[in-house]
Amino acid sequence: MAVEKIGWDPLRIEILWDRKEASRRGPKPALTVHQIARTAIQIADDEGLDALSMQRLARELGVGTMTLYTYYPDKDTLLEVMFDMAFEETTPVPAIGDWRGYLEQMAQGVMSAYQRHPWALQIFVGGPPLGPNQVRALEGALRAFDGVGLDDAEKLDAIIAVTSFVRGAAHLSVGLGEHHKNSGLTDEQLEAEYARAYATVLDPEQFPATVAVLAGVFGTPTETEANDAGFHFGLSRLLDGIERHVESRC
Amino acid sequence: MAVEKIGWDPLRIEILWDRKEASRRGPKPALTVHQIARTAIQIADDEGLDALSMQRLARELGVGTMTLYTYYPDKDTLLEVMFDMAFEETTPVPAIGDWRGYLEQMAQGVMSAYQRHPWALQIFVGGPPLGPNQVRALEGALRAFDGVGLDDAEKLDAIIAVTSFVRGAAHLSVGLGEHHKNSGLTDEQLEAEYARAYATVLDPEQFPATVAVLAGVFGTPTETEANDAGFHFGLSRLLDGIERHVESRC
DNA sequence: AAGTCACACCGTATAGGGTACGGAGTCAGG
DNA sequence: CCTGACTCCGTACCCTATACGGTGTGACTT
Repeated sequence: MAVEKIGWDPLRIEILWDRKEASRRGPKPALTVHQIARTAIQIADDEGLDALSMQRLARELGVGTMTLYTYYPDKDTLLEVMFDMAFEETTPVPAIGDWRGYLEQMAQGVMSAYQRHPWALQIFVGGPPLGPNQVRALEGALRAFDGVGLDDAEKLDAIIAVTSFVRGAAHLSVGLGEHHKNSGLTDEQLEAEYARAYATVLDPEQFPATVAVLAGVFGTPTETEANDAGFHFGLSRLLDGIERHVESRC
Repeated sequence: MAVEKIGWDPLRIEILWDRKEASRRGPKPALTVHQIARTAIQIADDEGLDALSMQRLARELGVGTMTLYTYYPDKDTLLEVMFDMAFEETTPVPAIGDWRGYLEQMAQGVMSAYQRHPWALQIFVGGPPLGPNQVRALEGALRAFDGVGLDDAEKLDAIIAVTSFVRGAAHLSVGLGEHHKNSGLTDEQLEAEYARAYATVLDPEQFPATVAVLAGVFGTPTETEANDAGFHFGLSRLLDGIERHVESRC
């Protein structure tokens, strides 16, 4: 197994899109690729990606472990499907021309998907984005750039920049969020913990700026609020930068 | 094990910073926490994170497997140390006041670290960044914002935005790069593969914009070049946006 | 000088993982 | 009705992380 996914083949695409030519011989399959993935997502949502084993998943579905391998060639492929499906209810309404509005909604949607499915950040998806939901989002974003004056490569780069930023931001946000959840501490307690941790690490001689800044940061609004605010700040800056570039193209 | 690391305790910090009060009794340890992590990094660089098992690592170091557990409480802690050490030669020269130059260099450096150590993207680091290299980078960036007119929270948000973007961009870039490497194909062959993959997936009725754009993209410069260009584009937009915000603060 | 005890080291054992392999049952096409 | 494709799955294999307990070492105490 790999938690790392790399390489695709025609079979993988068929599975990602859940296309199945009905088999001509033998009994009909009792499950579908998507059904299995949905159950897997449930487990990962509830108990974390570590709790998701093929045996556990099979038990949940009421089938033998090896049955799963008639649907998926290996666990990595299952993870890839799960990853794409995590963004199922995410695609925003198409908004031709309003690229900024669309990208902002998309970013929000993707971020909240990561928050609902933190395990998605532990899956390393290699290769180009070929999943249905990835493609749908791309299509919508490209259309939102219709008639804006960017060339194709620029559109693509702008969209990629936003999704890259969102993934990175989600990584941080989810990391802190999980930490918070796992610690079982209140906001205040957790901040005290952080302050103490940094205090043992930060020599004021060596890291004066960091010490000064963090002292001010702790004690202000709650961790998660500050975090959300940070996401908005970064996203707005990025969109501002893209806007500037769009304007320079007219 | 978890590939996911969450929660820290004082011991973890001691290990991250390789602080060891020399034991007063008994034989001296033959290894150090950093030495072990360096060997682990070597293995992961050469053969991927999957090849890194405690047994393999111990063999490489010429010690018994369980010996490693006298240095690390568990494998996750080792991964956390490896993660921080991946950014060792990364911190750019401090440049007080030149925030843009500093952030740009930092982004470059982090990106190239991810490229040298692709496995770092498979490690999920929870909690606040407490590793020495993380802190060093933060300190440098904060100083680069000295006298620029942003308040502390804004400085922090700007820095976080950039590192978030870089992580996301690296994820994509490394994903494509690994895929390329594993396939063993030439640039042209790989592009043909991609084109074919998308062709089987993209119904022109449903995804007209995507079809049009991708058709134009394939056949232009080589994959990796386009990818690098994309990174620069996104980074520049983000920095532009921050610059705009800085200017609006004066 | 002898004793003590914290600590480094590590062999063994356990519980659990992914998945190769081969067999049994099932149904459509010939 | 038979043949062969295809689903289902029990068993087995090899590989993980790591708990536990034992052995030896050497700096401190007395």
